[in-house]
Amino acid sequence: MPYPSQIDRDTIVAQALTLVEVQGATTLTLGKVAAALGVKAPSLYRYVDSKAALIRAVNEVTLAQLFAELDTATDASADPEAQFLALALAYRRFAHAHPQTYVLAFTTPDERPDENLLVQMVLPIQRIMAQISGDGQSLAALRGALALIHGFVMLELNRQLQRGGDLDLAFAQSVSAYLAGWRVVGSAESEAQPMQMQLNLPL
Amino acid sequence: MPYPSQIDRDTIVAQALTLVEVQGATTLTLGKVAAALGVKAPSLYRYVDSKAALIRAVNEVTLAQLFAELDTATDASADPEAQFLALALAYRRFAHAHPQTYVLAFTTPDERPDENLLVQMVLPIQRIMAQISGDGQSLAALRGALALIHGFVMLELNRQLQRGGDLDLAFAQSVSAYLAGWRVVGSAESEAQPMQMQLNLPL
DNA sequence: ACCTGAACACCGTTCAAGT
DNA sequence: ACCTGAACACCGTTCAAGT
Repeated sequence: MPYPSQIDRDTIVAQALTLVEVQGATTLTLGKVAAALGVKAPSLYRYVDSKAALIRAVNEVTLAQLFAELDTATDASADPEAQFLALALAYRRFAHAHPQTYVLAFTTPDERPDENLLVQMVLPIQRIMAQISGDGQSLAALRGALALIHGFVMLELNRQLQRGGDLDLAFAQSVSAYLAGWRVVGSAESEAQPMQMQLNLPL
Repeated sequence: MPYPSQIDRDTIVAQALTLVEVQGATTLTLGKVAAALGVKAPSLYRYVDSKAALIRAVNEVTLAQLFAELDTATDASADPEAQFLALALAYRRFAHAHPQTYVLAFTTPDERPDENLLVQMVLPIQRIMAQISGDGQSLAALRGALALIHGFVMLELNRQLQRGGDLDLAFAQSVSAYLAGWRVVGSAESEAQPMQMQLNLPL
């Protein structure tokens, strides 16, 4: 009667993530995940509530990986603007390395990870931005910065930037131009604004 | 024997677009489209090759509507930077008004409209950008600008900008900062660069 | 000429039955 | 305790059959 457990939740999630990365998210099937683990589809329901919950778990892993790489990317530089550019480059590198899971994590609104997870991931990024734009503008400036970075890689991954040209250069130039624009706007204000860090939510 | 045609391709596409906007793209079904037109699912195959082709047609309509609104948005202003900001605001307004079809049009890489269609839509936008960044930088500056705008609305529509604050202001400030950054960079160069407009592809 | 019923392969999901 | 076969509802798609 003892039936040794052949699978566990983490293995299922990892296998699903691999399948998404290799074959794409649209063709992901519980049958494929199960087969890759030597089991049948209904067996997965002991460990995951639904396909949607499985995808949500995959997205949590993806975002944890992304933000882990962002954290290490800023170590090399001291100047906040150089730090943010390094972060942007690492962000784009991650998206290029994991195009399927990246897009999946940011385009399935209902299967997004828990917000509390996101909170702490974005904190260090906003601290860097605060040094560029001033504390008072740091949230707005951060939102635009992530919009620029996210939007750029999304356009790339959806093959909407098809006209040759140096995309690496365009990306770096655009991020630099954006930061320069906030630096000008924020410099006068950063003296007057008192320190106020109420960073409760991710974005 | 004569069987009067009850449906046509344009009606099918329009009905599909309406259903996507009202019920979301994930729940779109050929059965629903057919039922809304008083017909059965197999009948649609006389007018569309597949569900994928139907979605592609929907996306073409969405993009045509979007760019039509962008064109009229720039008429009010004369200053290129004011024109571009007006364009950005109109872009975001469209995305808010048509969240489902907007996201669908930009996240289904395989069912994207024909590239030739996109070519002519982006031309007027790049002309405005060229007046800000200079001709030599206009493509890179345009890419970053659309990345910023597209990324911002995508984050909004996927509910990833949840921490209150004035999103209207953050958007306008971010776009203005971005344009200011390119203006500084581009101003020295715009004198030296000769006019060279080889705008063959959309982005 | 145009539409439909029936059928097929394939999903996610449930549950009684196996071990 | 853990897995599976069978079943259900629901897809997209095809095609012979209806009108």
